[in-house]
Amino acid sequence: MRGEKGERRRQELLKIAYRLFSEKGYNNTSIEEIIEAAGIAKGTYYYHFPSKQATLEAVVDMILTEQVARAREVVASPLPVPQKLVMIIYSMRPQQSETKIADAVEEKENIILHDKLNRRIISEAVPLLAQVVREGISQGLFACEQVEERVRMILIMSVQMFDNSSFTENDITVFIDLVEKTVGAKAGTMGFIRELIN
Amino acid sequence: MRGEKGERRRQELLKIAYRLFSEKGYNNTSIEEIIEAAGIAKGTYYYHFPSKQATLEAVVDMILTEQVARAREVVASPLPVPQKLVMIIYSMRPQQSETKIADAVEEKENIILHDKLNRRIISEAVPLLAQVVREGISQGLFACEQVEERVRMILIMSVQMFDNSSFTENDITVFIDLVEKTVGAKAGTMGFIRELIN
Amino acid sequence: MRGEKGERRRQELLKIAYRLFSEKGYNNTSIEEIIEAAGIAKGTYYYHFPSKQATLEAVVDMILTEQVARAREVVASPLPVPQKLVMIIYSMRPQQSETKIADAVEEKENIILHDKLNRRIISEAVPLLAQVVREGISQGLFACEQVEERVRMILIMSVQMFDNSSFTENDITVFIDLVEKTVGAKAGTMGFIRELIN
Amino acid sequence: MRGEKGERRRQELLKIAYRLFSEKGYNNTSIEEIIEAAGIAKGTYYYHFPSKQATLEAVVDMILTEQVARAREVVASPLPVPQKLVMIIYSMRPQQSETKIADAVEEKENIILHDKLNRRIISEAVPLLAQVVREGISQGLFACEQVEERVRMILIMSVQMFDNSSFTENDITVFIDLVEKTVGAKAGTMGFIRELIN
DNA sequence: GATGAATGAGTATTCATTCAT
DNA sequence: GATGAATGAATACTCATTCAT
Repeated sequence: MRGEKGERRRQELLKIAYRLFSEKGYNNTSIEEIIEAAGIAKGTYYYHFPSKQATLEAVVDMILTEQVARAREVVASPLPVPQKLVMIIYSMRPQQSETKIADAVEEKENIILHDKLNRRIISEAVPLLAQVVREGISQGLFACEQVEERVRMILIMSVQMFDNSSFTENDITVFIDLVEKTVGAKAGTMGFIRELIN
Repeated sequence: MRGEKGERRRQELLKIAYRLFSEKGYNNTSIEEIIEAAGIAKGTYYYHFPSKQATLEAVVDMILTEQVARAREVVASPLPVPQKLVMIIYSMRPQQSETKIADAVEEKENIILHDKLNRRIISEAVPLLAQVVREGISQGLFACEQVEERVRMILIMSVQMFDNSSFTENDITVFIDLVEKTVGAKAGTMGFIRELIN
Repeated sequence: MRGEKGERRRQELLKIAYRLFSEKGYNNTSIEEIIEAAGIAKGTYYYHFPSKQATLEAVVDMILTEQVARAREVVASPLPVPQKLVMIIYSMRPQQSETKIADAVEEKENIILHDKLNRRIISEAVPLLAQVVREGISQGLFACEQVEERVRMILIMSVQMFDNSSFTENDITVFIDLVEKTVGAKAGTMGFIRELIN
Repeated sequence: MRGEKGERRRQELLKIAYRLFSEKGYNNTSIEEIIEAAGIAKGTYYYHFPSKQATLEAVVDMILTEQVARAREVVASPLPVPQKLVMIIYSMRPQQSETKIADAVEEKENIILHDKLNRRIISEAVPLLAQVVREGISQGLFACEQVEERVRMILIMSVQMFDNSSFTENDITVFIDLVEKTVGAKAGTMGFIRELIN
């Protein structure tokens, strides 16, 4: 029963909600603010979403779908395996609006969206990364067992790296070292990360 | 001039607030619930704390003080260095009320307290752990540079390990392997972690 | 110029509205629920009814028309007068959906429909019953003046009897006794009511 | 924990809520209107009552308590039994604000309060009236069995009489006749009702 | 130290109704 | 005849905070 017009409006609203949740945090964003930003009436909002919570879930789904799509492209691409690995991680990092603005305006109040996203991202990304790591193993570039668990640890370390925008040279060095050791790669294999970040 | 009686009541209120924040989340816990659990009047609450936010900070301080005290004891103890390292990490993990109850009642709504605590714990624990790692280096057990940054990574990995109460054998294997490699310890040095956890 | 198809749909909607109003009460039934139950769009609903209030009135009219038609048949029938009297009252009692379900789901929230129906029923039924009672008087079975007022009282008593589905033997005895005395009938004339109810 | 001051305010609010519910109906009275009439803030209202529904229940309780107290006085008084019977019924009738204003302003929208009250009143009044009727039987004034059920019918008839403020001479005649016949009193015993009403 | 009554801005959600297509 | 997107006023309820006693 949902028409094309309604679907477009829904997507538009999701973008706006995403921006606001990221900037001010889920709890600090009122429906009032969302509809004001969208220029619609309250009833219109509730025509498209059953509740605020449902909007949050829909936002998370939207972001996730986009990120997974980007990641799949990387997996299918002809890039060298180490680059693939890093690109996937990199494409999963929070967008600008999420970190930059949030930290400044409403210090760390976007934890709810953030946390929800991170949990889902990790579970979605693990299988993709595992596939890439196995590709690396078969090419003799990596050497390890417990692939899923290792990949999961790499993701956790990455989240911390890219969340706190302020990382030092030493942080990067350690990160590169640990990623290499986690998958059993030769030292230097992941050195290109340093250039990528800067 | 805070009297002894007032100080005791304040501590008592903090314990109650901590329990409630952990169980139901900061935003979902109302002052009403705190005073009801404490059996005091609203005015009394505001005699002891200027605001709800201030209560949160005080709770975080209280927990942190306790954890740092425990960690310092470990540093000063005559334990072998690898054990010291692990004991400190272990003493910093969230208490039972925080994880167990929370997950059941209001799934993941205690993020605010949790997140706030984790950030402070990491920054408080890093210097203590760095000291222990340097002790290990001087004893020839560990071999690494960028001590602070490495120690920080270990903490991040640990937080994830102990937050998600459900970790598998493989998770433990990977965790041990990475802790060893992070500080440059010989394989097997940290094997005792497995027994500790089970 | 209302077409045949439109008329059919209108009747269908009235049935659905009646069921919902009875089950959940007028105020607790939203247009949303009606159209969902009917499988039509909101616009379609408003094509058939100008407002929710108008739907209520139409529902009441529909029920009433049905009940009055049934009552007229009884009046015209060759039944003995006492039986006619009781049959009319009996045919005016609320239908099953109205009482049974309502009481269970949303205890006593269907008062608005209920009350509206009762008032109309009483005023519609009074002349019919008066006619029957006068028939009884001319046959020497009943003996009374103020026929309309007496008939009205009988209706009020009946409503209470049949609304509260839980009546005892004593309630029936008293009801029979009073109906007889109200119209000035000999004791025993209305005794058949007992079998009718059971 | 509730002080005397709070209790007084609560009673005051109940009176106001009663007036408004009676005048405009429960559903048509908003909390906003109640607090405006009372000259208090919204928070104050919710300090005294947990919900609107709870206020309705409290109002019903208040009215009922008052009416039952008045009825008990009548029972204990030295009035003749027929007068007692009628006085009790009379003291249970809805107050002025309830009928007069309501019918005018918001036609029949106070059904919810009304209905709730009537049901409770009937069940509370039945035992008191039964006691009086038994007193009348022992004095040889009345003669009947099934006392409770008969008393209940009298109440139902009375409710209808006094609710519809417009009753004719004939209505009164029939009412008197039926009350007498219901309890088995001699014709004329209840004739004084006519003067009472006018 | 302690109390409890009072505050009022803030919030999510409901719902009958309208109307361009 | 039929649709579904849009409206916006209305509403019950929450909650951190204040303050006279």
